[in-house]
Amino acid sequence: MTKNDKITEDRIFDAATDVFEEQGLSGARMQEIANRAGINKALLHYYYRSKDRLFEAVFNRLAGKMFDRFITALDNEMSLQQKLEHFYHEHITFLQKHPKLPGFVLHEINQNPERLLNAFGNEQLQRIRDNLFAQLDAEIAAGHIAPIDKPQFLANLLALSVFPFAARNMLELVLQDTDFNFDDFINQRKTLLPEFMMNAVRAK
Amino acid sequence: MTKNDKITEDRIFDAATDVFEEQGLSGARMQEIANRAGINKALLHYYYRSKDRLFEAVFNRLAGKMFDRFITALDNEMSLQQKLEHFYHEHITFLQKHPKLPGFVLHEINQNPERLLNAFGNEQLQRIRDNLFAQLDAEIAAGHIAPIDKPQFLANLLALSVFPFAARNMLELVLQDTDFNFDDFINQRKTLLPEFMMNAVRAK
DNA sequence: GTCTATAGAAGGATAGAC
DNA sequence: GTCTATCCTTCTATAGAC
Repeated sequence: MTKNDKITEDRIFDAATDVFEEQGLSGARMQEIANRAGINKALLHYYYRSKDRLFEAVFNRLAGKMFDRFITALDNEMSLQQKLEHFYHEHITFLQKHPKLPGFVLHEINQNPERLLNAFGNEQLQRIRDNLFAQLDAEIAAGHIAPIDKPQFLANLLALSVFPFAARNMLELVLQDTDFNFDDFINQRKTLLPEFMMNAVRAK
Repeated sequence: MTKNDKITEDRIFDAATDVFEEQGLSGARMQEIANRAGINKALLHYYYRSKDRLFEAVFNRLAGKMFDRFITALDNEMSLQQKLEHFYHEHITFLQKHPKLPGFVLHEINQNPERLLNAFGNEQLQRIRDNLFAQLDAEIAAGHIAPIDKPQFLANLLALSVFPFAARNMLELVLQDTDFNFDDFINQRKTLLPEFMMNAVRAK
């Protein structure tokens, strides 16, 4: 593979990433991907054979990236409070760089749940889950937090960071004519959410 | 309009609702809508002229329904605690009957934010928002809850109820091999979430 | 109002020259 | 490796019979 190969293949991949993220699989057009990559349609097929294969490559990359971030942000030996601070800071900073990712991944998973299984091995994912759950058990046993259903905790944890990105347009509509500013709003959440979660679950 | 007209038009509308909710605008096929309605493609155009118009009718109906529910569940004179209990019970019960609605509406709004403006007048929406915000101000002034940014409160309120429906497949993957059951999980949230929110914001 | 048949456009994919 | 030209399928939309 020559250097030029690599460049073109990357340009295609990057353009496809943008288009698929914006429009989804069924909404994306090969012509638009070619245009944005600055090449023609035939080359897309030369490198990726079909729209489905190109999509698969992009999806696996993006979904993998997102889950890797969950993992590195959660997999450490901090106390729950520290872990929440670390998680929300890392995770929200990541989503700020990829604001369309949540909506994209959620939509495509709903279209075809099997895709997730191909995107990455789930041993890793389950290890993280078990880690977090063990920590919750320990903190409950130590009396730091109130007994709480662990899946509920996990769902709330993710909902609070992910949802605003997927629902940005809705929020902006509801809050129009106020001084709402999405970027400021998101930055605030990096510190507000750890506090919010801790208050919600702290033992009384 | 004869009785038969109405029946056919409704069958089309219902079939279109199902297909669009599942596959989105770009993923839906007129042929599949016709099949599910038990009529042929030509009739779709006879009644709705084009795919876009049919979609618009369906979207406006669904989005309107969802927002109406927000509104009736929030627009009342209860205390904050009661309001949260009422809201989550009503809203989650509604979403249980329309589990694909959140993913659908979020996706289509991201594709075309203008759609929201046509779906309903926003005076109503803003009235509710202002109501809720006024109540939050009052509860803060009365010392019942800690000072909190109102848009943050609203975002958290919605995130906690809506997100699990949009992310069901993801949750089920992460929690596979546990005794996770989505329906039970959702039912629990009707009572867990009011408590969770109140703990999170209660004055200390 | 409903159907069959088909037009016409759009989009994914390939052939073949360079 | 990259392009132009074109094929072929899919899909929306319409014409016209009943």
